[in-house]
Amino acid sequence: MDIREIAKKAGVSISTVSRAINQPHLVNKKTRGKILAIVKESGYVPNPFARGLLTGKTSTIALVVPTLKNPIFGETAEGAESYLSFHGYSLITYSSLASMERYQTIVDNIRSRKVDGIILAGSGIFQRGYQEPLEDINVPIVAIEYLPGNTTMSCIYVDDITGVKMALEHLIFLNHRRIALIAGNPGMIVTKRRLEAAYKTLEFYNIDIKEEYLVSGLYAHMESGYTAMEKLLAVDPLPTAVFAFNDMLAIGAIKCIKDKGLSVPHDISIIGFDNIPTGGYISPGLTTINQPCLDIAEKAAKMLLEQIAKPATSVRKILLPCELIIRGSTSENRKKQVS
Amino acid sequence: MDIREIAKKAGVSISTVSRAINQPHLVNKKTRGKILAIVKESGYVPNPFARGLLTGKTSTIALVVPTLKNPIFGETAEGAESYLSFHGYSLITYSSLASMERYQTIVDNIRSRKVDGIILAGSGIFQRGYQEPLEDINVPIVAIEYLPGNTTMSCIYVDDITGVKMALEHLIFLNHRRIALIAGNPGMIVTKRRLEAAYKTLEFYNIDIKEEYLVSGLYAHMESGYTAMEKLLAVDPLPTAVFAFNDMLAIGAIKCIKDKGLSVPHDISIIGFDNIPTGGYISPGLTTINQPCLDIAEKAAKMLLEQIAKPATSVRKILLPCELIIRGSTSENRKKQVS
DNA sequence: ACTATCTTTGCAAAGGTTTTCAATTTTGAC
DNA sequence: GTCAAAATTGAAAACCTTTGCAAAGATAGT
Repeated sequence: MDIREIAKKAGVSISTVSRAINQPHLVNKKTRGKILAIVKESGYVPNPFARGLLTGKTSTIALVVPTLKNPIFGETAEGAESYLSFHGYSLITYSSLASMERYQTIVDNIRSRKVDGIILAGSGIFQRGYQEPLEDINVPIVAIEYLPGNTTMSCIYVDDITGVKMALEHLIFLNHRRIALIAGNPGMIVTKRRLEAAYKTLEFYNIDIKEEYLVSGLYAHMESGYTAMEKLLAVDPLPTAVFAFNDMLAIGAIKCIKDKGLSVPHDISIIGFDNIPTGGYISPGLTTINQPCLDIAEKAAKMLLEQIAKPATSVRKILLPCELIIRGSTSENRKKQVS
Repeated sequence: MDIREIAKKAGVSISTVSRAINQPHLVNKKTRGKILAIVKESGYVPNPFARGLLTGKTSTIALVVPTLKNPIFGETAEGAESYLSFHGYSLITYSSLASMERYQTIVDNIRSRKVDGIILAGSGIFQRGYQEPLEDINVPIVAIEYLPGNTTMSCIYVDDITGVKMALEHLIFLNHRRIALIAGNPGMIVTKRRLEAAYKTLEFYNIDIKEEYLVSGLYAHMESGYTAMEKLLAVDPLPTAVFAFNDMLAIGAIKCIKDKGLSVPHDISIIGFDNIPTGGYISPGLTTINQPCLDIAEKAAKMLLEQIAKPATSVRKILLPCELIIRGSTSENRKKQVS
C-alpha cells in the first residue's frame, strides 16, 4: 500500500498526495477531498521510515525514570504519555535504572533510535556528569530534577529544599527534638540535596544531629524502609520522630515500628515525601509532602514540545511548590526531653 | 556521519561496512576489525530510518496497559522493558486506556509507527472485539489476558478462575457464609470472568448470593474500593467477608471499614487479588491471591520475540498458577449464622 | 485583451542503508 | 603449477517519502 497506489487511484501525482496529507492548504479543495477519501478508505498510512529519512523526525519521545515501582514515576509516565500521545507523539519509557551499565545501554538505545526529545525524570543516580551522554545526543531535553547549575537543559522541579524544610519544621513545631532521617539511595543527587537541606534546617533550629540518627534505604522498596527503621530502633535514646525521604521508605518504617510493638505517632512520629496514594490508606495515615507529579509530567512534556518546535527557545527553569499533607502519622511530642 | 564516511576512512565500499556491522562473519577479520574500530571511534550509528526502510523492522514493541496507577502494570512494564531492552528492542508503553476514543488513538498510533510486535496486558476494557483492530495491524501479538476462544494470538495468563475459587474457598473454609463481592470496572473482560467464577464457586458451596452483596468499583483507584464498601456497609445483615477483585479495591475497602469503627478481620474479613507490595504494609496485612507479574511480563516478552523471529511459530497459550497469600485481613467467622 | 499575481500540480532529486549478483582474490588439494 | 572451491569485496538496485523548483492554469486589475 504505497503513496503511488493512492496517487494512481486518485489520478494525481504522488507529490499531490503527499501534500494533501501533510500540507492540505496547498492542494485544491476538491482534489484534496478525493485523495483523503481514498487514503481513508484504503487504510493507507505513510511509511514512517521513508518519512523519517527525509524529515529526521520520529515523533517519539524518550522518558527515563529510575523505576516504575515507585508510583510517582508511574504517574509521571502516564501524565507524559497522555499529553504526548494527544499531540501525535509516542513515548518510549526506560525504567529500572539500576546500574551504570544499564544507563549506558539506555543512552545507546536512545541514540541509535533517534528520538525527537528526552524527558529525564529524577534520574540523578550518578552523582556528577550522568546527564552528559544524553546531552551529546543533541536533542532537546527537559529534566524533572533540580539542576540549577546546568544551563543546557530546561528543568522543571518541585522545590524539595523547601519541602524538606516544611517537613522538618512540622516535626519541630510538634516539639520533636530527637529527629532521625531515613535517606534514600546514597548515590542519587536528590538524596544529597535533601540531606543538605535537612542538615541546614536542623542546624538552624539548633537541633543536635546525632550520627546514629541518619540511616539510608532504597527509594523503590518499602522493605528497605523497614530495615532502615530497625537500625534506628536499636539506637538509644530512640528518636521521637523520623523523616523518611520518600513515602515508600516511610511506609516501610511505620510497619516496622508497629511490628516492634510501638505506636505511630504516639511513640514515634513519621513524615514522608511524595504523597503517594497508598499513604492515605495505611493506618495511621501518612503525613507527607505533596509533589504534583501528574502536573509536572504534563508541564515537562509541554515544555519539551515547545523546544522541539522552536529549538531556539531558551532554556527554562520552572519551580513548583510543595505542600504539607497532615494525616495521622505525626503528633505532638509529649516526652520529656533528655537531650 | 554516514556509512559512506566510514567506508572512505576505512578504504572500503559501503557494502563492506554494512556487512561488518550486520553480518560480521562475511567480512575478512582484519578488515572487520579496522572498520569496527573506526565505527566505534567516530560514534557512528546506522540511521534507523534507512535501515527500517529496507528491512521493515523497527526494533520496537508496543505495550498496552489499562493504567500505570495499578502497580501490577508498573511491574509488567518494567519487566517487559528490561527483557526487551536487553535484546535490543525498545518499548513504547500506552497507558491510561480510559475510553474507546483513546483506544482508537492508540491503535492508530501503533499502526502508523510500525512496531515489530505488541503486548496487550489486561486490556480487555471493551467487551467484545476490542482486539480486532490490533490484529488488523498484522504483527505478532501476545496477550497477557485469558482469551481462550481466540486462535490468532498467543496468550499468557494467570489462572484467575482458579484464583477466584481459592479466594472464596479460603473464606468459606473460615466459616463465612455472608460473602460480598467488590467487582471491578463493569466493562472489562477480566471482571466478567472473575464474576462468573465467583458465582460458580458460591453456587457449588450452596451459598446464597444476595444481590445487594455485589457492588463494583474501578480497579485503578483505592478510593473506589472505599465507596464500594460504604454501599456494602449499608446492607443488613452485614456481610462477614468481602472478596475484592483486586488489591487496590480491597485496600480502599479496609480503610472504609476501619473508618466506620469496625474491625478487620474481626467484624469483616477482606481478601484481595494481585498481591501488590502495599498489601504487606497496611494493617492488618492483606490476604490476597498472588500474580507473578514480573515473571509473566518477561515470559510474554520472550514469547513475542520468538514469534517475531519465527512468524510461523504456532500460537501458544500458557497458564500460570496463582497462590494464596494469607495475612491478617481474614479470620474465622465466629458470628452466629442468621442465614 | 494583456499583464501580473496567485493557485495548483508534477518532475525529479535526495535521504542512508541493505542485499543480490557478479567479479575478484585467496585458499587448498593434487 | 593448476584448478576448483571458498572467501571476500564492490556496484547498483531498491525501500518510500518529502520538497524545491518550474510549469501550467486560474484570477484579478487595468
